[in-house]
Amino acid sequence: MSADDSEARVLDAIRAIPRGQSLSYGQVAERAGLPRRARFVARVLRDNDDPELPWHRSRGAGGRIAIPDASPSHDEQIRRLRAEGHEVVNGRLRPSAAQRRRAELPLLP
DNA sequence: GCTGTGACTCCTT
DNA sequence: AAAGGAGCCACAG
Repeated sequence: MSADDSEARVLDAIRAIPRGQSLSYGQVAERAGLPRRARFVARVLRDNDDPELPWHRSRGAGGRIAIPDASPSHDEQIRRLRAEGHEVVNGRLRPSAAQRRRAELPLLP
C-alpha cells in the first residue's frame, strides 16, 4: 500500500469523529490503523486546507489544545469546539461526561 | 545520509 | 502544577 493511503485514512478517521466529540492525535492515528503516528496526524492537519474537515475535533492528549497560540487556527479551533457545546478553559478541553466515562476505563495489560 | 524540528505522548522530578 | 527527558515519526536543509 502507498503512503498516500495513510493520509487518506487519517482524514477519514477525523471525518468519522461525531459532532460534540473529540479525539487526541494519538487516538486518531490509532483509529486510522497507524499506531504511534500522532506526529503524522498533526502534520496532516497542519497542511490540511479542507474547510469541510472537522480538524478541530482533534486535540492533544489530555484535552490539550496542541496548536501554538501564535497560530490563528488556535483560536479558530476553540471557537468551533465551543460552537459544538464543548467547554474550553485555559487552552484545555474540559472532558464531557461521556468522554470522562471512557477515560476512567481501567487500562489493564 | 545525518541533523534539527515539531499542531505528539508518556514518564519522572 | 511545571519542567525535563526519552521515544517516536516524517520532513526540510
